[in-house]
Amino acid sequence: MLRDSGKSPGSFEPLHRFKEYVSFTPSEVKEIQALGDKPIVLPRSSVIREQEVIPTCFFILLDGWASSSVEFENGDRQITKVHLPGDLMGAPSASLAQTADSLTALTRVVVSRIPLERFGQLFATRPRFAAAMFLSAQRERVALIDALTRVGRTSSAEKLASLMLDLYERLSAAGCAQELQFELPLTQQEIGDILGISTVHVSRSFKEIEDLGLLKRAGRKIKILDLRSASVFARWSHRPAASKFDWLIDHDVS
Amino acid sequence: MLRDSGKSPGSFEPLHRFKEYVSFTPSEVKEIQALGDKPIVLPRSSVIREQEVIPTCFFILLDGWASSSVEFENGDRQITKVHLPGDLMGAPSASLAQTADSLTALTRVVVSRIPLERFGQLFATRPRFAAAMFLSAQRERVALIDALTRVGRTSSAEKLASLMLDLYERLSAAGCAQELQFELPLTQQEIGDILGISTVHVSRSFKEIEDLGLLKRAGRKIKILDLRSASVFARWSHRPAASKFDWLIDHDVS
DNA sequence: CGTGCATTTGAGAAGAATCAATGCCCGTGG
DNA sequence: CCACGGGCATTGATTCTTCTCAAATGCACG
Repeated sequence: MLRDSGKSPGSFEPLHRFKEYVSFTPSEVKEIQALGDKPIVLPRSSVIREQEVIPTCFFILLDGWASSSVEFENGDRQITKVHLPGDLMGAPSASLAQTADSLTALTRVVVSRIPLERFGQLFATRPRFAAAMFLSAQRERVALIDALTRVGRTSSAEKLASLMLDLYERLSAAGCAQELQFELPLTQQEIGDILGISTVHVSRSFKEIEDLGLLKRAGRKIKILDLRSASVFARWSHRPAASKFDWLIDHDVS
Repeated sequence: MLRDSGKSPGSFEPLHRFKEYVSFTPSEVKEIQALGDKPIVLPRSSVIREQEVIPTCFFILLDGWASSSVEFENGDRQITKVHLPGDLMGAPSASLAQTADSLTALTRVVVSRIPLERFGQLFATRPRFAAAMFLSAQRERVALIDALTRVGRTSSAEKLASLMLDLYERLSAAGCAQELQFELPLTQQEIGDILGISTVHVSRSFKEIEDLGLLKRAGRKIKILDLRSASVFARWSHRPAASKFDWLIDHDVS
């Protein structure tokens, strides 16, 4: 069920996030593809899953962008993750009695629902799948650590530059960006909710890093002009995955 | 090897974090206790494990407080987690080629080293252990989501109140706090590095929430005076764990 | 009874929020 | 085809929060 939605270029592979840590056999790949229900198309701004409800499933984002956010009564919210094509969504709240965050479509999205039971069945019967899910949960913790470090940082311009680099790298990995260019479908309101700053200041910070010659905007297109100095300015670290996981997989199950 | 260090009151159980999601058989408990090496005692400020080194192990914190932090050349740092007794430390970086964060002793600590191989062996041979580790990684993601939401929030006083509530709840769960009181061994510098604010402002924010009647300080002792209004003020949410994980554990491994 | 570290307090500067007005793009309907 | 409206982005002016720098106080420990 989890096939390419047909809209993306050939390089996109909806399961790329699953294969980051473990390479699967063809039959395992087939089982992973069978995890999700029939893909659903939702328009921008749809609530995919609310916060404070009982968790019953995960979602795979097959196309488009989505957000995880924690929302307050007064309308404030913190976006805790921008999900890109291939991402598994909704897993953190599976540990809780009630979901902690809302999943919202930032663009038109194609998502596939994964019932917890089906996930659990694969987790229990396929140790390599369990290992991959454990490692990708740890990788998501690192992503949150970096998000927290970004937001705790003093200057807004740094925060914004760091976000742009993060998105560029993740889009590249998903096959949705190349040559330092990508399309950014976020409003400045949404960017503000990611970085914890006001919309007005997002606009000013964009101008600031543009004036510094770090990147250029043209409509919704972003072009990073100088990756090296942008990384230094944003104090941004690339975080390559470990290359070997012998310690976790392919143990003798005696 | 992972026994009570002898210093804590009888209620403390160094494996309480492992048992949050799955109840283990006595023989499984024995295997989990055998995970760690002989406990080591380290003084305050010791670096337990540096950032930007190759990950080779996890750690269990048996006694004392420790921090995970991301550090920059100029001395700035973001503390991304305060570890309390019972916590498993260092797991996020296991997915990376180089560790993302440093582990530092905030007080005198007792830690036990868990080589990755020994962890992986148990993960592969004990599906219930693998499930517990997957769920606790997801729970840690929620903790980071809450930390990010806290730091992204506008007012410093709110951030501080939220941190105090978080620590109180976690200390209670570890059996290290009761009756709305606990001992806080953090300097205001460290609190500032958790919340992304300056030391001076930590002092002022403490005064502010004290003047509001939310809590009282006496030396390093903190007493929460009004849990209800403190929670409202800090917009803090208790996050109870789900009660059933049938979907993940005890599947037929045919 | 110093000495060093942490905290508190004050004053001024910088950064970001808020409020408000304007401009721009795009789709809709007259 | 053009006028209109809505959503989003930009810019200016002002206010508020927080930072920085500096000094003073308090506190623990030898």
